[in-house]
Amino acid sequence: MQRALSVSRDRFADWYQAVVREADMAETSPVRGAMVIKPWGWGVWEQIQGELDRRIKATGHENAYFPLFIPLSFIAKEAEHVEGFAKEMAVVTHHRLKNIDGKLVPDPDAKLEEPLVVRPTSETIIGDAFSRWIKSHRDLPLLINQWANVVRWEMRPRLFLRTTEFLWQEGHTAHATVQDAVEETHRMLEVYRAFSEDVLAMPVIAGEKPENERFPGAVNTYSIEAMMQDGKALQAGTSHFLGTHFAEAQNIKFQNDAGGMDFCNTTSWGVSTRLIGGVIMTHGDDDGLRLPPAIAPRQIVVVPMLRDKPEDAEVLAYCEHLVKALNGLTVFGQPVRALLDIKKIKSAEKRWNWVRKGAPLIVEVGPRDAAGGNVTYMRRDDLRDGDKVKSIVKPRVDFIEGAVQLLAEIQAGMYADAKARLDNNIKRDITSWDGLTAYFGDDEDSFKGWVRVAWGKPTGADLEAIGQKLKTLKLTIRNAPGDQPKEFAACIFSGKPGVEEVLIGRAY
RNA sequence: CGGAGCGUAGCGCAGCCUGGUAGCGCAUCUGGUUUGGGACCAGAGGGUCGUGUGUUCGAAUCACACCGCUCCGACCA
Repeated sequence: MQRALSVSRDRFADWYQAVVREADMAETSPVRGAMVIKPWGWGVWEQIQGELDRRIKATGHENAYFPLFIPLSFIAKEAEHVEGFAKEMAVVTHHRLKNIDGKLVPDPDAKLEEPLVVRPTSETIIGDAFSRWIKSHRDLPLLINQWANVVRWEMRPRLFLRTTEFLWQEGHTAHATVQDAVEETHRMLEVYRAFSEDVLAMPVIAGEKPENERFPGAVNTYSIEAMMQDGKALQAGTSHFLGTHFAEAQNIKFQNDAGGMDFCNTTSWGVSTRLIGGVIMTHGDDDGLRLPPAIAPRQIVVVPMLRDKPEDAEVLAYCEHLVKALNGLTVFGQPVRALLDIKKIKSAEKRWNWVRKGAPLIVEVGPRDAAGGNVTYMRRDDLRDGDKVKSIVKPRVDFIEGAVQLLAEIQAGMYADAKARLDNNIKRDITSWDGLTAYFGDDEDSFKGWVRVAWGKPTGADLEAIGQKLKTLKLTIRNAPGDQPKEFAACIFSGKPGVEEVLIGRAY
């Protein structure tokens, strides 16, 4: 069968790269690990930003912006934080270049007194501002978000999933009490869960990270974990309760209502352009990308069948009327995004380009449709019947009237499919280390999904040892899901009584 | 940074073993024929064969070094 993509999902890594390229999302750049995000990929990010920003503001947060450069001494203030990020930091040491023997080099006379790091995350520079902004318990809670780029010098970049520079939002909040801060941490985890499921149609499991997977400097880290089509886990968002670690390191204090001085409890939380990688690996198929309508930059693309003949004008006028009517509709609380594609390329090619890009509805209109008052359309979520592409003919009025419903139906269907995959591939009947080894050890490459097992929640060196053991199977503990049962089986690592259930799987 | 593989036209690849001066498919451009759908015919454009050094009368092909990419480790949103 002829597919729109030359690689299929059985070569998942190659397939992923093919989708990113063929859907015209992004490309590599001359700077290793840094990507160029092309208009279609950027359009998806804009939709993600727009909707998530509304939700962040709806929970009481305000946007602000902090510097890209952070004084080295700031990073050094929180011990665990330094250790966690030291190995992947870009450092600015000079502020001028000089031509020496025909070569442009950093001017030795322009060395900075104190080196600046390019932010890998902004706890420290924002904490510094917080220490000046907060005086009284009346200033709390302080709820700030920033949309920014950050840099982490990664060894093995992968477009969208792990790039040296990436885009994200990072929320930073300060609270008077532990309880307030913990509630905030959970509130934002829930915002991420709902956003991922409702908007990205990407089901996730929200839960707490084990101690060894915590954010450097956090008291607790929570994550949402999504299952990709190869069964691997993608950490799609994190929310951290930081306790008073950063407040103590940076002197973020307030005067309480009894007149005494207390340290703030702080939180931070973020999601990044990695979400786009998650959408690709959750919804893509062998014809390319499939975008959930809620984030598709173009939800309905109208392709006129033009033939360089006089009747083209009628077809175009008919299409313009159609697109105008569609753009006047509202779906998911936003105006419908419909496009009339009048590029001067062959219609058949337009169709396949939009298939690869994952536009949810592709409408083709020829002279006969125009004359009969019809449209012919394809659903990207249900593209083929065997080898044949499914084309549906409908009166134009009916299509316009049903368009919002149809987009909602596509969104819901994509979620349901992904949800079924997640639910059906969490294995719950493994009760021992041997069972785990047998399940994951037999074939490295096949689809495994995750397992959910009971454990004794060890800490310190015991946990470290388990981590090492799991590593031999390329496994990690993803999180301890929020919905825990009342009773637990024995710990699969120690055989002692279990106290918690955790998800284990391979991860990106 | 360690292990493996690969760098030949925009993309996918052949040619390399056995050195003789570069080819295929798709894409692109032009002309024509088509037209309810990924069309056909004819022609055309496009390549420092990753970079450098060496061997040789002659290197995409052999040798060495370097660079880059992909996968597997270490690191990670």
